[in-house]
Amino acid sequence: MGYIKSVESVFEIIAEPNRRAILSLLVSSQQSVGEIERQLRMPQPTVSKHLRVLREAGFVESTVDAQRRLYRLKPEPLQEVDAWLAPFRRFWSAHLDALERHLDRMDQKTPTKRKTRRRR
Amino acid sequence: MGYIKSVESVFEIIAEPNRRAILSLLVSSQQSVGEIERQLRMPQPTVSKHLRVLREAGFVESTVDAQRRLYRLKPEPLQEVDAWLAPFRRFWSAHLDALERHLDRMDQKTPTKRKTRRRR
DNA sequence: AGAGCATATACGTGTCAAGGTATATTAAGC
DNA sequence: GCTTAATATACCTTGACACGTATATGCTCT
Repeated sequence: MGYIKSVESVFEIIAEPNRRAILSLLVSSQQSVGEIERQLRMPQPTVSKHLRVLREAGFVESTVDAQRRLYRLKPEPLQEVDAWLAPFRRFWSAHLDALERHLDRMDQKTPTKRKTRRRR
Repeated sequence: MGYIKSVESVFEIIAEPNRRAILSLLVSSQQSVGEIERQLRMPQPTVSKHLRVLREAGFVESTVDAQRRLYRLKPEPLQEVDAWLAPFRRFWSAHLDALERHLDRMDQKTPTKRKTRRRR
C-alpha cells in the first residue's frame, strides 16, 4: 500500500559483498550483465537484482546496446562514502604523527642510524 | 548448529546508522557509554550492543574507569574501507580530468574570460 | 511472425540482525 | 553488607533482504 521506498544509505548498498564485487568490476570499464554474470560466476537474476539496487542508488547507470545493457560506474555515491571518511582520516594521521614523535624521542635516547622519516 | 560466527565485513559494521553515529562521536575524543547514550539519545542496551559489535570488529577499544568504560576509536578497520575506495578515487579523478579537458576545449572554441582553472 | 538470446521481474522461503524489555554483573560509597 | 550507579547480556519479536526458481519482457535475425 504505497509507502515511501526510503532511499537506503550508500553504506547499506555497499554492505553487500556481491555488489562490491560488481562495483570493483566496473571500475576498469563498463560491462554487460552477461559479462558480469560470467566473471563473477553468479546467477543472472542475482546480477540483475543487484544492478537494480545499484542503479536506483545512483552507483551505476546503463545504456542500451541491442539486447544488452551496458552498465558503468557513477562517482557520486562513493564520493559520499569518501567524504564521510574524511574526519577519520584526520584522526588516524594524527595518530601517525604521535607515533612519529614517539619514534623521534626514541631516536634521541638511542641515537642509532634510522631510515629517513617521511616528510609531513 | 555450531557454525563459525564469520567475522562480519567492515562494511556491514558501518552499514548501521547508529554505529556510524557512535564512531563519529568518538572521532573527537573518547566517551563513556553514558555519554554516548545521552548525546545520541539512544537506549543504553542499544548503545552497549553496538559497542560490542564495534569492539569485536576492532573499530573501538575500551578501558575501565571505575564503573564507567571509556571507549575510543581504533583506526585500522576504517583504513580498510579507505583502502577499498582507492581504485574508485582514481576512477573519479580521471573523470574530473576528462571534464577539465572538455572545458579547455570549450575555452578554445568560445574564448571568453573564465576563472583560472585548478592546476593539475 | 516465430525462434532464440539477453535481461528483468515475481514469488516464496530462510536467515539474520536490530530493537525492546527485563535482568544480570560489577564497582562505589556509605 | 546493602544500595545505587554504570554497563552488559538474555530472550523474544519483527522486519528486511538475499537467494533460487520460474516466468515475463524485449530485441534481433531469418
